[in-house]
Amino acid sequence: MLTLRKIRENKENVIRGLEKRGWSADRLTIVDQIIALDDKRKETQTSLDQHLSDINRISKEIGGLFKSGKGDEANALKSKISDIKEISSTLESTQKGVLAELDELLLSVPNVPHDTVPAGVTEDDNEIAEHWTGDLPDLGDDALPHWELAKQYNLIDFELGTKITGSGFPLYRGQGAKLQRALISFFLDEASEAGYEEVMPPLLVNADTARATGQLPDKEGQMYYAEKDDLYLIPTAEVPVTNIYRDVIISEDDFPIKLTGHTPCFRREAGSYGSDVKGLNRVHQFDKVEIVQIAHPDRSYDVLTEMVDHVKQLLEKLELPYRILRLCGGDLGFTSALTFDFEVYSAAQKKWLEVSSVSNFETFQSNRLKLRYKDGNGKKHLAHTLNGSALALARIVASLLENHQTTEGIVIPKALVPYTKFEIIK
RNA sequence: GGAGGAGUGGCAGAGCGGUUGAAUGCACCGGUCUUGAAAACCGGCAUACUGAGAGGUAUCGGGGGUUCGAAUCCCUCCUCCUCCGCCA
Repeated sequence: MLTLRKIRENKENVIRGLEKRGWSADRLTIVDQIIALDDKRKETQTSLDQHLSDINRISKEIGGLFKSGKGDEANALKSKISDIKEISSTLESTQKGVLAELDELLLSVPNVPHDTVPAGVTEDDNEIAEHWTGDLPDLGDDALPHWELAKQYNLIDFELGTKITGSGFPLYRGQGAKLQRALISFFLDEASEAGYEEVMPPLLVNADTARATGQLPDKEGQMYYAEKDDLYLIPTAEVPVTNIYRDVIISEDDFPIKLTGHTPCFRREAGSYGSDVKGLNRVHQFDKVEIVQIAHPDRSYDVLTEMVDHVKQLLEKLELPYRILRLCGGDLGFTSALTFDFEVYSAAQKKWLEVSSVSNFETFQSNRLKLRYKDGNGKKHLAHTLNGSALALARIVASLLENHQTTEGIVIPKALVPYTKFEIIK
């Protein structure tokens, strides 16, 4: 959520940003609506405060009068107060309405894109920031897509997953299950080595938590919901991990805060069908290692680069061809100011699969989180939050199986062998 | 799941209807003293909104209520502790 201060003080900048996201002039009037509503909020509050102040003052007088035995005078003041109370309670309910409306408008405004975000509408307008320099692997026509390989080597049983739960819940078995475990350990170790503290958060979160990172109310339909307990299954570790710092004021020397965690991720993906959801391309449950940083505003873009480099290095160790996209305004997530997507090439499908998304949210999340830091003068400011997948398993597995298939079997990348403890899947 | 107890500032802990945003201690920051440090002493030390400022308003787990007035009384939800039950 943008701060009112940002909207008021950098109105033109906000508008330019929203235009980059493809907002029409019509829609942009929301900015002025917000400012007008905020004016009303201030005005109402000032008036309300004045009346409350009167009530407080008179109440104290009444207290004094009762003490000194002047009950009659006190009772006279009581009737005077009831008029003021009537006005103040009207103002109060007006203010409640204003605040609710203001909140609703603010929640509907996405983050302002960074200057380097290209204009554009769809994913076709994303800018390729970096591209695999070698040739893309050409496996010939005999190459099998990962779901065939999974079946051939008995790594993943999609039908069993469907039987037990439903479609999109694959069951990994044998070397497939071990490969999952190996990847998770590998990613976590790499993150630890890069200075991230490992955490294992809860997989169900409450509404306050989901709201703070922006899943509610925006992406309500994306999450599984346990109604009886009013809890949501996490769509990403970002949600519980970032919320560690909800309502926290840190000191400036605490920067940088680096956290990593592995969790299963649950996504309803309602309305997705077709070849996009074939095999592991899009599933309802997958494992992911997430990296999260809380950074000083002056440093957050350096941190973003650092995180991008971290992910890059993982893909190189896994020997997977990848490219990095700088998302355009139209494709940028609601809460993000700048996002780099990583895609790996899945050589049998001849498709690029998104396996990571690394973003700087600037203060968009921290505003809702109320995550602040104290500077040297004891002044409080919102911190910047960033996160990235490092990495998302299901699609990595898909790409890994496809790219590394040989007539002998599927060759495990060298970096991963210490974790799988086998060099080839036969 | 059942019965009982409790939730106050960074921490500990008073207050249980009337200048209490909240005693006191510890921690922390600044100062005096000291060659330096410690001790001692003096001062400061929650968050948010609002105002040029003085100040005003709100917040004592969350929400609602009673009252002229609530940290203090009532209702409700949440969390923690103790006992019982269940259990990886």
